[in-house]
Amino acid sequence: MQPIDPFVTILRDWIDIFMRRSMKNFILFTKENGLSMSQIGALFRIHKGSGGVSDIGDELGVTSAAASQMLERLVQQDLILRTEDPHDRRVKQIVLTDKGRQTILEVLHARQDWLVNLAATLSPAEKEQVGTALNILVEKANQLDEPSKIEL
Amino acid sequence: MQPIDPFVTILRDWIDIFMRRSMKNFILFTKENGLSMSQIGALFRIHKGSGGVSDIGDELGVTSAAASQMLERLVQQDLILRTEDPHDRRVKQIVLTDKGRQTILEVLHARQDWLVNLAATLSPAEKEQVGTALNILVEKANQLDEPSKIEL
DNA sequence: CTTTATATTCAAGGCCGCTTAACTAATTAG
DNA sequence: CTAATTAGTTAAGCGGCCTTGAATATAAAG
Repeated sequence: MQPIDPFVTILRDWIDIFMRRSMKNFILFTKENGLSMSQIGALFRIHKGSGGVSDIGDELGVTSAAASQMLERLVQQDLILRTEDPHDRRVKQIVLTDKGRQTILEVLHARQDWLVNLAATLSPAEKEQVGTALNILVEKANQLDEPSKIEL
Repeated sequence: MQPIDPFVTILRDWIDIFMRRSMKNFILFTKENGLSMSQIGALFRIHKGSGGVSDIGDELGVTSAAASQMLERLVQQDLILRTEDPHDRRVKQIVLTDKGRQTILEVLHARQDWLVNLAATLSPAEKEQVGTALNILVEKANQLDEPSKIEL
């Protein structure tokens, strides 16, 4: 219907490239460490402060039973710690273990690695130019409606 | 060890935002359509021209048995067609059905949607500026070593 | 104190994706 | 023609992740 904005096309091209590059490392990493996508997702949610089991389930869009099982698997892999909340003993506090934190760092690091390679191919002037542009994108994206909550 | 390049930081910020935004749509889509990540991955591989069953398995990093089973599920969902190769009747030719092609379009479209929203918040001048910068990134990224083949 | 609501877990069952091993069919090498 | 190789499927089994429904424990409301 509407004509395609060439800007959107470029944006899409960039994302295609990024996805292709980045997914390879990511998938390799998950295989090596025996972690599923869901588990890594859960680790990141926990990393940036979680509530209890149900909260995590809600964020991941699954039932609390499913969340409980997934967390159990993470506990068995020594990636998280599950303890009683002293204020309300019905809820469990979920925190990362050292190993869990380490795992997250490794994921981020794997991702950062190819970005560093990419950065190395840019001149300082280009970095300046591209950096400024990306800042605009980041700002504008942050101003977009928070996609609010996931619909049930 | 090395100081962190602020440019890499910005790059990473942008990717974080992109991932968070984009994954939501994506996951929603897979749930609505009863498709797994792997299946969508397979559809895209097939889309850009595939060889036989084993080739697809190799590209996805799984055994040919696994590939055969996954393709069978796609056939049952009427997303792909599996026919004999007349030149070598041992191999099967895998092609998308109309429904399969439609599915891929929908995935791309869902992704494009939020990019369109993002694009709408930029002024023409900003689009120009950001577009130029992204072009640089795309070019440089393409010049990076093709990550060659996946190690076995 | 009793009822009701909340947080989590357990149990059973289903589908998906993977593996290895065995099997069929077609091609190629000797 | 026969033997070896190649492509694909089938079968059995395992683990992940999900669901629903029931069970348990704690907290809050009456």
